[in-house]
Amino acid sequence: MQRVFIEEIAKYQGQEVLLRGWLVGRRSKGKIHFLQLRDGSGFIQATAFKGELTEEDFELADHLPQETSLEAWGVVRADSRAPGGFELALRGLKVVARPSQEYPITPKEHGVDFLMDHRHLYLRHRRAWAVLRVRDEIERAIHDFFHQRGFLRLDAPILTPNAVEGTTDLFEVDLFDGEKAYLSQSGQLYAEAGAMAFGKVYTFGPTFRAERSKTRRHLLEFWMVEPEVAFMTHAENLALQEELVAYLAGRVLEEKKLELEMLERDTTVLQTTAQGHFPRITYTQAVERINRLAQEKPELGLAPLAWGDDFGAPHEAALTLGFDRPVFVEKYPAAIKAFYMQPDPEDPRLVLNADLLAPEGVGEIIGGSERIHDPELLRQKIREHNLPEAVFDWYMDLRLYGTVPHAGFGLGLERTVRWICGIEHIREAIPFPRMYTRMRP
RNA sequence: UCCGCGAUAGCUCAGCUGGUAGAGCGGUCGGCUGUUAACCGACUGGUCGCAGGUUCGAGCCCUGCUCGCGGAGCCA
Repeated sequence: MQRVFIEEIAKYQGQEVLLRGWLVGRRSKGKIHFLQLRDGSGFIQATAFKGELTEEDFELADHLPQETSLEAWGVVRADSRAPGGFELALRGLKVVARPSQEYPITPKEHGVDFLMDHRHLYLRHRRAWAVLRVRDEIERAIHDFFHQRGFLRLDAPILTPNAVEGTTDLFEVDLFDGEKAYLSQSGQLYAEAGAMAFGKVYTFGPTFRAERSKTRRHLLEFWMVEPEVAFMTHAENLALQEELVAYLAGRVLEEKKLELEMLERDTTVLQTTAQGHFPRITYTQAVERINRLAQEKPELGLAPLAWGDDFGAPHEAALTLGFDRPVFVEKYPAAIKAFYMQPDPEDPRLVLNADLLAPEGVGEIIGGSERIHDPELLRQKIREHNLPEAVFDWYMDLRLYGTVPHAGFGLGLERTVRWICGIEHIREAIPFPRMYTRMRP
């Protein structure tokens, strides 16, 4: 008898097969037992009819506790009454191991804290299964996207001596003899070095921000993709971002239909996103838009903005509501942005940057910019931002030896997963979230 | 760090004006030949977050602490 995976069960219709997995739950009608099974690749219902398996196995099937690991064999049958359309008509089963205690995650409601305390078990749940399979698809799609376009993946270090953006908090690590290092908050600077060596590169790895955030959008440890391209302009940068995000939405729509269904995701916005054509507005237009909204819809409770103010989270969310796909907000005032961003030649108060805001009130999933390539200008900006020049010696070298215009961006993996899956909280978009209030499991 | 909310059975919660701690779910046993978070019956279940105080009497009132949730700031 062939051992098969639930994922490809449709191919074995009418055949007797062996499944290896776990019992998710069961119901019984007396002379028929319904067993819900999972094997990692999917979920399926097995039916045990009295008389179609031995009396011992029939009794056994009605008394197994949740999360019993087992082998089950029987005939694959299409049946519209079965969740998923196929079921296994059981001929027999063998217990691998019974749980030694009652499984804590029951089919009923649980609170967030309880589920996250049991994250190591909650991973087995249909919901976590669906989200993390979408995450995996997005990760692979990212690699495919960049490799198809001739990018080289360049792994940036995680222990770093420098703060990329002086404003955010860093996790400090003790090295030797009192020396300190920090956990990386961005691979960008290293990606810039890579772009000068390989032309087109991207880094993809964990990133750390020591912020005492307690919102649904923040993690202490998250994954970020950071492409960086030599000779790329601001306009080309936006085009690349649009192409990437449209590709990711399309890939998930195509490859992870079942998972999106399980998550009850309304895919309308993902479909428009997959078409591309993201609207672009400038920072200045965004401020006007927000102030108009604040006036016309006082119920939103938006604080009016002066030109030069940075957006708060509520502003950003309100901005996305008028769009049916992600929207670029470009050309922010230099004063509220990082030191390395290239000034706008048409207005030196601005920089050639953009944030990509996901629709449905989700907000920022990408931040990117053209980088300063002129060594003198860069030196001046480092001084203006009171950054330690010595730490940026090597970064300055990139401008001293054949400097070229270049640009790049960072896409937050978990924020993207959260948006595409349509889930409330970013903590579900990563297997083991690290947050201000959670380190375990 | 600041603002708001919360902590009662394994889980989700109720508990009025201070007067002997409840439900549903889960689990166990039984019933039912198509269940979909099935249904029906029985059984099972408590350090009311911790410490102190007020009171004849505190799950409930007061003080402090701990932990969690949501938001702000910051950002991907």
